[in-house]
Amino acid sequence: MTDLDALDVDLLAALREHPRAGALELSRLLQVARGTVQARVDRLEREGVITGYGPDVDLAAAGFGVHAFVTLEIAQGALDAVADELAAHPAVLEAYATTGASDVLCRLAASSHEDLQRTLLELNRSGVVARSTSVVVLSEVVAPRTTPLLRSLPREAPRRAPAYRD
Amino acid sequence: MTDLDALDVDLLAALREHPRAGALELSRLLQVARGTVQARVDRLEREGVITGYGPDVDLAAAGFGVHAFVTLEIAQGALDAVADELAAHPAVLEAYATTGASDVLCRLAASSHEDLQRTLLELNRSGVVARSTSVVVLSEVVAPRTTPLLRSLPREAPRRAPAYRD
DNA sequence: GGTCATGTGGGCGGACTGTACAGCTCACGA
DNA sequence: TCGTGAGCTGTACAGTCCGCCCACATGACC
Repeated sequence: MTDLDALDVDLLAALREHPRAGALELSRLLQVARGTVQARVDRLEREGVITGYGPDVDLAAAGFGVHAFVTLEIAQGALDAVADELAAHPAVLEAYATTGASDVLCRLAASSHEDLQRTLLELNRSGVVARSTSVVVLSEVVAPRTTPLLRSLPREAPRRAPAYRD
Repeated sequence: MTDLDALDVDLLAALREHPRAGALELSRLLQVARGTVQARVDRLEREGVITGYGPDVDLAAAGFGVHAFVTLEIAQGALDAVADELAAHPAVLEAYATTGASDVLCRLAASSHEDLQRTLLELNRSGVVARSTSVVVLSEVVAPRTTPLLRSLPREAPRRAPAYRD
């Protein structure tokens, strides 16, 4: 676990807002030297804070307008089997083991309600799932984001970056 | 809504796997001309299929190791108020209005269990939330992904791309 | 005081981007 | 059957950026 300083957070935000920007343009935006930007990005990638770079795909625009969240109750100790099952199904966008009455929460996408129903039936038919409940997404209330969270922590100023004044 | 052909899907997958690749390298990977890659990417961005380009941040690596999903029951017609409330809270990563017994499903991140508890209390205290249930994420079963879904549909071959085979 | 890590500013060659243009080929409609 | 237009290819050129150097400055730490 790394702790980020204010420059790191600004760098991540700048990367998100200016996807096409190279190191040189970022250095201009952040008022630091190009080498600093490159070193910071390298460090963030090396330490696993940056895991990739999109592209972020709007599934609705790509023809998958129906989204749903499904909770699964599974047989004791069958988590691995369920993980394989879910990973093998393309409609599963992500899945997490959770506390609570259910064991797994996963998010599905489909091109239509019929398509979604088909997916749900396939998952239920697989045997490892004891019970499932599903809710369909009606609208996006808060779009996916991380910057506000990263900014919410009090950040120390960069240890050394004379040219960087926020 | 756009329908993507096989080249579009391969292009999106290549972009994800080779984040640093420019148009020229992508054109080599996909065995098409550079101009084609540029034209396709432009089209995908213009039509809203590509909405952005990361960086994808591993929140656990950034100090926010605790994730939770929360379902909210809200007062009749208070969705806008809840949306504002949620948007104002940095710990809210995303939120969706859903069918089912609850009205809103949202995903939270926090630096610790105490931090999470504090967030939950703040959301409950706000008044617009009638009831809430929360589950904590224990582990990632399927990592976020979209490529399998995009590949799952039978895609027509690109209408014209003589150099593009497979 | 010395050392280390980090940031700054600069320079260099090679590589890439943006843009333009001509030619090819297929789909479509007159 | 024959244009026409859209899409892809290949090429070219100028401008820009990247990766990699270097010397030097500045705090933190020993």
